[in-house]
Amino acid sequence: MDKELKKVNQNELNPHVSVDCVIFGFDMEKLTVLLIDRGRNKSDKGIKLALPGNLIYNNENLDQAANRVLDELTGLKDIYLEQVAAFGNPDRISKDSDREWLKSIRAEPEARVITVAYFSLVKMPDYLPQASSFAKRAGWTSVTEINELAFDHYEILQAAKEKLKQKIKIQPIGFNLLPEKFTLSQLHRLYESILEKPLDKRNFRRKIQNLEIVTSLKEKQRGVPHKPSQLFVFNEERYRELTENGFDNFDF
Amino acid sequence: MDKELKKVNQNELNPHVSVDCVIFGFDMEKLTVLLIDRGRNKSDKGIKLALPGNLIYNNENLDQAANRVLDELTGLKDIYLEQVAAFGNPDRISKDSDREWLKSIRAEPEARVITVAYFSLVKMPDYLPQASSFAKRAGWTSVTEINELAFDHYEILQAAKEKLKQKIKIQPIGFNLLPEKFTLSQLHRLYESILEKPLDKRNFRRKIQNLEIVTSLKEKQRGVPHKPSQLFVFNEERYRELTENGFDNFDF
DNA sequence: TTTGAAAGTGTTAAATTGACACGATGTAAA
DNA sequence: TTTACATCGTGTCAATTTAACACTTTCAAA
Repeated sequence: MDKELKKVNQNELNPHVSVDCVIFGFDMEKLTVLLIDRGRNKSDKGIKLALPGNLIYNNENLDQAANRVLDELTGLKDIYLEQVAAFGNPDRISKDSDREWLKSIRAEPEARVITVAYFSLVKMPDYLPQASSFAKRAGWTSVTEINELAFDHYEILQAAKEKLKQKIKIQPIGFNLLPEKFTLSQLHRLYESILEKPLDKRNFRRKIQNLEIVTSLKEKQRGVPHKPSQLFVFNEERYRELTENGFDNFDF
Repeated sequence: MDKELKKVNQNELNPHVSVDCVIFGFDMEKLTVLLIDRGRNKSDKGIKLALPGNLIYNNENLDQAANRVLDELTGLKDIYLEQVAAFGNPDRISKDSDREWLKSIRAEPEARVITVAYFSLVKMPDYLPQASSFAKRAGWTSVTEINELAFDHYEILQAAKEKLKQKIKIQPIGFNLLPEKFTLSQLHRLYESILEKPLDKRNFRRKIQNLEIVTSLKEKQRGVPHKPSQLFVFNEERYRELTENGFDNFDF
């Protein structure tokens, strides 16, 4: 291959590899995920919701690509993304509606594409999704309400959920989903949403407090029509301490 | 793209995506990994050892590709492979010796390649590696002796080791590395090799036996110059029972 | 003032963990 | 045949962790 040609290629889209992002949020009730709406086609059929994702460039690595694509499609910048897995069934673009849609946005719509999935956790209220590029809309959907998605995105979402379940047992990453100040009930509900099983309230609170990973404020919840709860902040220092000494046991 | 052309492409190598396999073994002393030797180039320089891996075909999925490539390069057939992660730094083929080598075996040696890594565990003595294709030799190397490998394979190996560490705490997959009949000391050494830390002998044995995941035979070790130890077999039924009821706690 | 709704709190029995040392049993060498 | 060597196999106890379980408190709104 010619060297000049090669240099040009470096800044070109790679039509064979894409990244998809599973961005989780928490609305204080349940786990949500950020989806884009591809809008209506002529046909007005097929699934319209998809994970934000797109092809990579030849001169960026996978992590960079995931961040760029997420920014381009939703406006989310510089968030921590962790890889879930690669997906590459030859028939992952087999649905008619998906092929139609690809024709409208890709130079090589029939190419076989491998996609690398990423996941992340963000504070929902910090961020109101801004659709752009081919995303007609971008918004949060409750994870439990999702039955199908474009391409193999439903499968990817399930894999990301599993990864999150595992990860939250090892590291207290859940705090990324909550506001600065939060209550232990909110944290409790968050863990139940992620693990998809009930956790005993008293045992949960005891465990969290023994870990000393939260610091209680003098402040209380206001304006709630019931006993207001204590507010807490996440203790980052303690978190570093725990992770450096290798802690295996944030298990519920 | 023309439909005829497309069908032809389906059976062609995809020059942009490869798979690499990290196959672990255990020689009763330490953890080993299966590497291929690329043999000597004209230059006779550079690193010669690499993980078995190669490009995928357009009509196979990633898991199939990993199995095929492993078979082609080493003769290992139909073993369970689990994905580790995708690796795709644009400069992962930056070493001169690697580029030279690729020129000799690939149609598009300068193409940017994303690789998907897999890992597996096999019983070493069941299998004497058979080199073939571009692998001049294939053989087992002790994991601790490896300092560098071709491409980004050293990084991939580290990631696979981490995955194995995590996984063995959740599932008793270690049994795949041992012969049918084994001693608790061997199992003990295996766990220490994988976790890279000493485990108290009595506590280890207690934990394993409480799980009832091994069944003791009437048989003993023979011909060893010391007290012969009891032989055990892995209890598959009990394993299924444990995994179905979801067990989180094979923790050491 | 009453009502509704979620917050917050403690005990106990059972299971699990971690720390720790020595006698038993086989082979091989003297 | 005795001895030396190497590894096997075993038990207890204190400390910690877990699971199960129900009632009172506090605020806002009616």
